[in-house]
Amino acid sequence: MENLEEYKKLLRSHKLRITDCRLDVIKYFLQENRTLFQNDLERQFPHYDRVTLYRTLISFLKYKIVHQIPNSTGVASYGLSNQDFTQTESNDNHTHFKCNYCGTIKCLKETAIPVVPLPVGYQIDKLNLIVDGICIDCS
Amino acid sequence: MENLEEYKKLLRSHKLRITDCRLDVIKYFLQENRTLFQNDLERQFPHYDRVTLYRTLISFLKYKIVHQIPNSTGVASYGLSNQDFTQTESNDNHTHFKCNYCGTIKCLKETAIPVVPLPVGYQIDKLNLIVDGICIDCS
DNA sequence: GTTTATGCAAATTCTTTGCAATACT
DNA sequence: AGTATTGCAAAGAATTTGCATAAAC
Repeated sequence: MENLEEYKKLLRSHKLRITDCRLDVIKYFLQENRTLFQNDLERQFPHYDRVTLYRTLISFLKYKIVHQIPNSTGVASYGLSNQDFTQTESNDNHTHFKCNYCGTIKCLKETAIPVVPLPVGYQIDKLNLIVDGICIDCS
Repeated sequence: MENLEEYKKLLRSHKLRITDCRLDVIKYFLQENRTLFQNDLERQFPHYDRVTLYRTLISFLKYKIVHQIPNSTGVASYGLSNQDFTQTESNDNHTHFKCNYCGTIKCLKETAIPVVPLPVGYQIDKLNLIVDGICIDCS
């Protein structure tokens, strides 16, 4: 889903109002095609209040327009969710690649996570695979 | 590795001094057998300064006595590393299970991460699999 | 007109650094 | 004795809440 109009529909479907800030944030995610920290948004959009960007992410999280990416930095990071509703399966499993050189984190949509044999008694809800290494642009 | 004496040796081998704080932190990791936030340590050991606990974790990280666990919360979390040096392979690949009910995060040592076919050109350094669901104690 | 979103102020929590005092070897 | 560690002070960054104003529907 790369079309802004579709995201407007998505916002409306959740009764979220269409505002400049929300559209700008979505556009930026689409343009950058990578995981963003709130701080990235603050630097990109200094005219929006830090709290406004914070609450934009919170409301997007609530309706899974974005999702949080696990990372080791101690700072929350966010990725635009795959909103392809033509798929029947939920797309809650993600592989993310963190480049140790340039630092960017990208979702590898084409990389499926293999079935993992967990100990008996554990119920799986969601899988996140975090791969650290050198990305294709830096190698 | 569950013996405190072995951890004392480990500290000495890295020229880290044996202090009450460091031993208490290691003991607590061994006892809890789960991922801890710095805040967990602060609540458990209010008589140690917050900064002391912070630096304890930093120095443990430096020598890989602990490692950081990726998580979505935006707060750094730590796990005691597997210091089984009888293994030749580095044990940099981890599976962690986060229970959505009790919130605890545990390292599943017995769960190996399957080989993941990444796109051509990506160099893998480290793999972290984060599994969300319901743990065996809560189901 | 009603309701939601924003901006500002401010509190809270988390992370980090400097320095003098203390503890370890 | 010499060096590493700790505690205290304090700064910086990230997260969160309240409330009045402004914008969306």
